[in-house]
Amino acid sequence: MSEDLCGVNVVHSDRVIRASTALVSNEIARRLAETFKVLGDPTRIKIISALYEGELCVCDISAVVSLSQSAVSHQLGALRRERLVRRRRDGQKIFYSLDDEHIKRLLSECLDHVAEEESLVESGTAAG
Amino acid sequence: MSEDLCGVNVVHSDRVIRASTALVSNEIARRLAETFKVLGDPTRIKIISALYEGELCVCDISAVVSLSQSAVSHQLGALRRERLVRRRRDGQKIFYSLDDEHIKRLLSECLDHVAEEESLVESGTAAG
DNA sequence: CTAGTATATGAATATATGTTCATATATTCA
DNA sequence: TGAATATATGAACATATATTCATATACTAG
Repeated sequence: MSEDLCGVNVVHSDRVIRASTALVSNEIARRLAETFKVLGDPTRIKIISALYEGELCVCDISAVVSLSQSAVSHQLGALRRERLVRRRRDGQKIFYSLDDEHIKRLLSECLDHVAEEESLVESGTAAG
Repeated sequence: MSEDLCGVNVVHSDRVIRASTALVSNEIARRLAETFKVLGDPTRIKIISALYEGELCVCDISAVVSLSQSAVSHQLGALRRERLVRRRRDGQKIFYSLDDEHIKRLLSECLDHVAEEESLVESGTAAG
């Protein structure tokens, strides 16, 4: 069956069948994308990296990343919605921390990827 | 020194010092965010997952993810700019594949994270 | 209760993003 | 060479996003 699914000639080889099996569902794709999207902002990356060594209150985070309390609070809300950070109250302050180990691994995996790019750019053929 | 850096009272405890050390540079934050951002879209996630089992030409990808050739090409361009996929020409066709193992690990790490959310939502206290 | 501190949030605005459409480029075949 | 196929890309448009500002909420101290 070489039907048109999308306005382009469809090849429908074994490859396509296999790929369709590996393809994640719309729902999973949406969830993965939401998680990655929340990581896709320099400010939030800085917040997360600031939390690497332990919890911080919002006011401290503001200072560390040099951003207004409001901006930080909005971003923390976004991170929390994706369960990347959790919070606990201590009196007037609210302390934020990384929610689980996946976040650290995501960051370090991504760092490795970026570092590889780096070495490609600089030396041409490192990191085989 | 309890100075104002951001309009909020700065605490400047040990925590802040430590956090500032862990804090990634603007440059690194920007690069990490760019990589995550390109992963932060359902269409691109689907493309990547489709490439899990091996290379595909653009036309096949279009079919698998049910999107126009143009849209797919734009997205492949974005993925390529962040070195998440590479391409090779074979006659008229151009075959795309995942660039390195980091991408797979990023996806699977994120899947684990999402799955954890899932179990929280559904059973309440699983996956300790 | 009131004043003060810490955090959250809605509205507004400027900017970024994803898809479509039209078209350009590159390759193959006759 | 010219027609056909595969892919890439610029412009445009609708939508999403990050920050700011003003203000609301939650807690503490008195």
